[in-house]
Amino acid sequence: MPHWLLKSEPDVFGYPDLQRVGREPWNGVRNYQARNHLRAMRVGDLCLFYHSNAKPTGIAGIARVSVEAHPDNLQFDPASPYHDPKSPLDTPRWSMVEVVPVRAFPRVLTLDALRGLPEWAESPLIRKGTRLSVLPVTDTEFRAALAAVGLDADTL
DNA sequence: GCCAACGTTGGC
DNA sequence: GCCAACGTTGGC
Repeated sequence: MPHWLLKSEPDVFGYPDLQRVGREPWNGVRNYQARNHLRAMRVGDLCLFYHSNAKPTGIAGIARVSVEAHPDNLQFDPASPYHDPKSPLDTPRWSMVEVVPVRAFPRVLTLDALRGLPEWAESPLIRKGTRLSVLPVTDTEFRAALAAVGLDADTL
């Protein structure tokens, strides 16, 4: 099963917010590569929930895809900052999925700690300048991240 | 708040 | 199709 990493700014919407609301439309993604990842997601796929622009930055929990890609509602909303007037009505440009919370990490697995995991050495997340907000995570990376905070991927 | 890295836009 | 200008992301 593929895994993913979703970035979010906790000041806007953090993992505790996902736990509070129970499910969340992952809309507002306006980058083609990230959108293509959203479209590749399947129901049940597990996602690492990453806090960016935070203190500390890092993985705060696990989410699961509950609804697969469908048109992002905000692209047609003129009042939204994510409005895209160029998106064709019949072939919407932007997609969103829905995610639900699975498990909070017992502590945030910081970016620094991730850099220290050999399994994560090749991840784009570690590479300087990668701004992708939705990115694939290998099974090895996923398991290593969970193990680093004492969670077992097989008992979620 | 700074700024490097990167994606997008638009003139030509 | 090139590429400079611009806007955004995100770590620090």
